[in-house]
Amino acid sequence: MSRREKRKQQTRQAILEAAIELFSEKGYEKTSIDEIARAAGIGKGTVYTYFTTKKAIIRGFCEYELEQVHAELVRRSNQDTPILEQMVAIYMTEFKQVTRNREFGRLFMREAVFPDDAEVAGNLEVDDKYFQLLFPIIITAKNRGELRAELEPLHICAHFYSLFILIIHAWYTGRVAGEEVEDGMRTLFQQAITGLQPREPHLQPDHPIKQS
Amino acid sequence: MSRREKRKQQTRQAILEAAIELFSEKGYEKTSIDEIARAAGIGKGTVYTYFTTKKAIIRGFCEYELEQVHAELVRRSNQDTPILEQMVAIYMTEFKQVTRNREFGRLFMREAVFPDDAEVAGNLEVDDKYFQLLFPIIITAKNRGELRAELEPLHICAHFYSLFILIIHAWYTGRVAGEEVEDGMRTLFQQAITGLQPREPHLQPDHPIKQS
DNA sequence: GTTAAAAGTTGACTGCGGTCAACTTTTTTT
DNA sequence: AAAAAAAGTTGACCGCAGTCAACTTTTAAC
Repeated sequence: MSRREKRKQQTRQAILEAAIELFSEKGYEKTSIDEIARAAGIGKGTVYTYFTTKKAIIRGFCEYELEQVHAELVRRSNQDTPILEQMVAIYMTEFKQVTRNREFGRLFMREAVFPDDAEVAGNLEVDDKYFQLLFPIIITAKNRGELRAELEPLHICAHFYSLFILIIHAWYTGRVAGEEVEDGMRTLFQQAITGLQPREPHLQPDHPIKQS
Repeated sequence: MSRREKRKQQTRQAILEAAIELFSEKGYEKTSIDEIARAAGIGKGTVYTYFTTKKAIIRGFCEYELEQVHAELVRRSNQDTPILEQMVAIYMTEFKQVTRNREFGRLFMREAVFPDDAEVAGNLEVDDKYFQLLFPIIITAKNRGELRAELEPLHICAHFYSLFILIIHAWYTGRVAGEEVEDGMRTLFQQAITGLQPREPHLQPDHPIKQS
């Protein structure tokens, strides 16, 4: 990395640190870009060469933190435990990270789940890193016979991810308290694995009874 | 309704109509509150006696439209069709409504799924209307033996809702095109009903094998 | 070493969301 | 019907996100 680029990285980091400090202290809305710039020792305009919008600062921070968490998860993962437990472990870690700061988490999740068209590209990148983390786990579980062989790994990922989003939703709306999240998540994941239908289904799932 | 309240309803409606017109024409961000006020024939400050924030205008509009859609769904629902088809019908209607305008839908879903603390109350109300719509369907399906009797109706609702959110996410990120949404939704819903696990599970779901 | 070009920085400026004290209209009281 | 109280309206004003033309620093060319 050239001398120039090194300095740029430093400035970027300084902005991020100043921003997180101020956001945590006064909240996101009440912190102005100008304050962040001052705290980082630069002019206001310069902030915009590193982050396109105020929201992008939060995104930059959350993405960095999540990368750390992912690395940690990969290091600690034990692919021999049942898929349910692995998924709960992964998504509970993620949940704790995302909700460490209520406001950041909300802003980050809003962008992550329903991104602006301009930010879709960066979003897909983050998603892909996820798949790299989850796919091997799913393949292994399939081989162990824990998951149906004919299902797309992508669809299985999607299923767990969607329930994760739901739990976060439930937490933000106060439907589940922080302590109840893990149990709730386990219940939903278990439900997804076992299926909503009885084990001896009344109807053949792929050939629903037609109205006569 | 008193004369006064009637006028208030009219003003509210005028703001909503002016706003939707302008938002659709120029986009949400590029439309100012002042413009909306002018178009509605009132002063800027008055807008704020009807809607607390700019976002709340979108919310007011979407909630109204969704209520219409719900009423229609209740009227047309046929509880004898399989649960899969009923859920696909309901959530496809909802999907079409929400994504009729890309920008409105995004703003509405962001608030609906990850609401500001100040708006959680209004949010729960909307949710509850949903449950009133879905619960009877689920109970009937349970009685028919299509859904496991021991599962909470709330959890079943939650499950479908979460997959609905996921589909919207996939649409916003361009992972599924508009025409593919219905198939994708059906696949995911079917997957949820049948379960991710093979029909003859290798492991007992409730008693995972311990590491030796 | 000089100069030209490219890259990076900056704060004055613009436009808008949201507030609020002054003002107008409607309702209630006597 | 007059006066007082309550409800509703308003636009000037404030603070901040984001822009941009002028300026400074770094790199490349000779």
